[in-house]
Amino acid sequence: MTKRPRLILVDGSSYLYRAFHALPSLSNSRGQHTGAIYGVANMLRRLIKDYQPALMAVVFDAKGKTFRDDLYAEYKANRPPMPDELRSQVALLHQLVEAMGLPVLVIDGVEADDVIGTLARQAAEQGMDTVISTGDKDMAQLVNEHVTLVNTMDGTTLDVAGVEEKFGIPPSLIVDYLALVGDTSDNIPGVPKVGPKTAVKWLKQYGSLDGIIQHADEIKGKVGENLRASLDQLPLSRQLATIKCDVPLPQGPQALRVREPDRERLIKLVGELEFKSWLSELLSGDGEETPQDEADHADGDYHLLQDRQAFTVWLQRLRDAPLFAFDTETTSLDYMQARVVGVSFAVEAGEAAYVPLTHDDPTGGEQLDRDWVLEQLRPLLEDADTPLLGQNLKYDRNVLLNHGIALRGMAFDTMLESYVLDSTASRHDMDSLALKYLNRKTTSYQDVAGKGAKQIGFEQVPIATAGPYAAEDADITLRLHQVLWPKLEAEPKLAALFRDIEMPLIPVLSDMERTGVLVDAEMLARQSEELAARMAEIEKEAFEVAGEPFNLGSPKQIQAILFDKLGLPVLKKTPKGAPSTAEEVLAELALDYPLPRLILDYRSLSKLKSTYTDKLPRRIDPDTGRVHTSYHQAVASTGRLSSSDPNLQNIPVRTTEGRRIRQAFIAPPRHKILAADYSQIELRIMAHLSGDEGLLRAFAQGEDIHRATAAEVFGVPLEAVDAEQRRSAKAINFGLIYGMSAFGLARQLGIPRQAAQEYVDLYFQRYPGVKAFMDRTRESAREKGYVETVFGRRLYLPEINHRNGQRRQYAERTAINAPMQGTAADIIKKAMIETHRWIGETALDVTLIMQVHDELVFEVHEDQVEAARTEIERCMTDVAALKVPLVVDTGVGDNWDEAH
DNA sequence: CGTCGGTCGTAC
DNA sequence: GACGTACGACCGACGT
Repeated sequence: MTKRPRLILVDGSSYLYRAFHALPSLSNSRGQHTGAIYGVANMLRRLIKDYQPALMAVVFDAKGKTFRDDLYAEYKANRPPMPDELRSQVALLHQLVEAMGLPVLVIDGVEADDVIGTLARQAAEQGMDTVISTGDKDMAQLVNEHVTLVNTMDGTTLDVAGVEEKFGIPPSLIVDYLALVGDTSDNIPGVPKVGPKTAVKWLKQYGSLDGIIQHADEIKGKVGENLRASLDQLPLSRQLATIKCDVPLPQGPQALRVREPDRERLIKLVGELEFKSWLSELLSGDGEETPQDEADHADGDYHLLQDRQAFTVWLQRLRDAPLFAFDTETTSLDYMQARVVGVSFAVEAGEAAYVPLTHDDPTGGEQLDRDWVLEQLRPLLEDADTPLLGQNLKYDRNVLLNHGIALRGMAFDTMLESYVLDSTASRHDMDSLALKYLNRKTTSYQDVAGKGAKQIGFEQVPIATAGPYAAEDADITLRLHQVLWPKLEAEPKLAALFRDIEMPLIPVLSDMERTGVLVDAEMLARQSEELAARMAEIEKEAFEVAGEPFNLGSPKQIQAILFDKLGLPVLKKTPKGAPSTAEEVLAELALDYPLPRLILDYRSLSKLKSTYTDKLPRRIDPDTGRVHTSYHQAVASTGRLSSSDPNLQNIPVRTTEGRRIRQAFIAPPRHKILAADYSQIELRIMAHLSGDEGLLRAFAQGEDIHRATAAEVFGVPLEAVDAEQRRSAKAINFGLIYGMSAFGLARQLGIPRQAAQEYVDLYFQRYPGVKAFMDRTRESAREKGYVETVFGRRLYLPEINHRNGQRRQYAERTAINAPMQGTAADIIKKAMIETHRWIGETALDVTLIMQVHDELVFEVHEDQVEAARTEIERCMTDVAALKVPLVVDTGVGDNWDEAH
């Protein structure tokens, strides 16, 4: 895979205007406007970081007339003269760009567009690729196999396919398109009433502008008349819109070499402009890297392995390497369906290889036999002592298991490295990590495979495209690891969490996902029908009460009926100010009016039907007859897992109705479902963390904790606590875990705020250790900027000192909640690893099939239930030694509901 | 015909 | 506004 040299051409003028309008008010202390300079300079710095180009030029329009003014007196007549605030910045910007070591091109009598067009053409002739950085979509006409556009302001790129996707026509027709549509800022007239859609329609129909002109008589209506009236000026419009690619230039692309920055001059200029962060970077010397020749490392050295010899050489390199990055490309994102299409590796940063295996690409050359390659790799992949590195290895493990290969030496997963380092980062996918830690914009999966309806399987991606993409994935994974692992090692507790919990959890989750859970589709189908019938009844009744039909599933229409038409009181508003129709509001209204009750009943049935009884059966895998969820290990900021596709962590349990769904989660023949959940785990952790004596004692004595709390708060003996008091105490306990306020408790219990405040005060009086713990936690969060779990998992709280009270209080609640929720997550993860290890050793027929935050669900042979129960409880209670005992409740049944 | 924000509801 | 963490359904506005 040889890389063509690359030239970067920057449309300085287009960015100049954009930056000026985006940052009009920025100026330094001497009153010099600097916004446009700032914007353009930042854009250039990003470009250099992203591409590390050897050849680059920043092109600006020159003053004075151009050939287009001679062609057409009205050209750009609509454009106001350059504002003084901008004019004053131009010369300074040119100096700054020069000092950065970038060639500046300003050619008299030639617009920047034409300079860029000409250079791009020359570069292509000399075998180079060109990237044009511009904010101007007219440039799309220049795109071809060797020329792409990038808008560095928003990071979007346009290649030939991109132009066709965006405009609906190939680059060669862009000029015709512009002539038809016109351009008000350049004062190119266009055809009145013809916009993008009409232009594209005509171009598709007649092939070109000339074709349209020839068939102008056929077009009906007002637009047809407009077209015929414009016939005379269309060729001129076309000429104005055409970027010239043959203007005389003093130098060719080869002369546009990026130089070392003139540090001294740069520091002086940046200092005068008062760009403080850039200046401090310059002075500390660890700023942007100096541009380098591409051959050095810019994009890396990526190989395609398409014959046995080349593959064997790499195989040996993998054997010899202390660690290698590994990645699979597959036919599907659904791990149960996916088959391997190719594999890639990286041994050292900047060098990687892709082995295409099953691409549908007749022109892509030979491909090695998939099974042969996998057999060659098997000894490495299945060897527990050959350390492996990847990004989201659970997926690779799942897919390889489809081919009978069980990944063993999974040592580092960059996704989990990132998650353990900072769980609050919004995403831990490779593209985000590359941008964050390597300052690198990578080719995304969407870039090669498209998205939405146009998405294709990776086997349809041409090998020539797939190769660089897949090799880059392995390369980036390795580079990310080289950045992330030292950061982790520097924090021993985080490194231990990563090594002892997160990495070992991967095969556990992978096994659970692939095992799946048996779901009784017929039972759910019967429930669906029943629900539908009951919903229809309720609907009929609701229409009668309302006096008209309406959509019971639309909060907006419910608002209209309840509050506008029937005039019911508005008890609460949504954050956007509309009257709320939330459950609690309707429940309140239902006491006085009939319709809210009907809506509530309808809603709960509709929720059950659409989310569960209708959707779950469709998730049954035809091959296994079971439902396979995905567990996400790097999503929840507290350390919890999440589940999706389908989400098995929110299957109803609260109501009788909802529990019927759980009855459809069944055990296979001769087996039972065993559910084991930690009793009050978060409150136990609160007792442990706070060390509060009262709380510790209550748990040590095995008391019903809500009852014990009620006895304390209401000052009655344990035996005298009534149901109402226990309910209140339970609400207090939950509220504490969530960092609730007195207001929240009042709302929850439906009591006055003062009464709730009294409860809270009393609670803290009775459990002073809890109060101290909460104060301590908030204080520590303020000082350190993060909180942590018993096992050292960290959660950053950047807003803990925020000026905005609401934001700060939100962070404070998270600070209280996260150590408890997070410690519980750590504990159950350890329990999962432990039970999975035990299952691997035991002769008993037991399988771990689900995790729901504080509960593990197993399938157990019916004859071995008691033996399994004992061991499972032991595994779960022994994983942590807190100041209070961990208690596990287990239940057994033919289905998940019975097992509770 | 997709995307996306708003609202609601399920779990722990 | 006021209780933490998730996923996802539906609606309806919006853009293609």
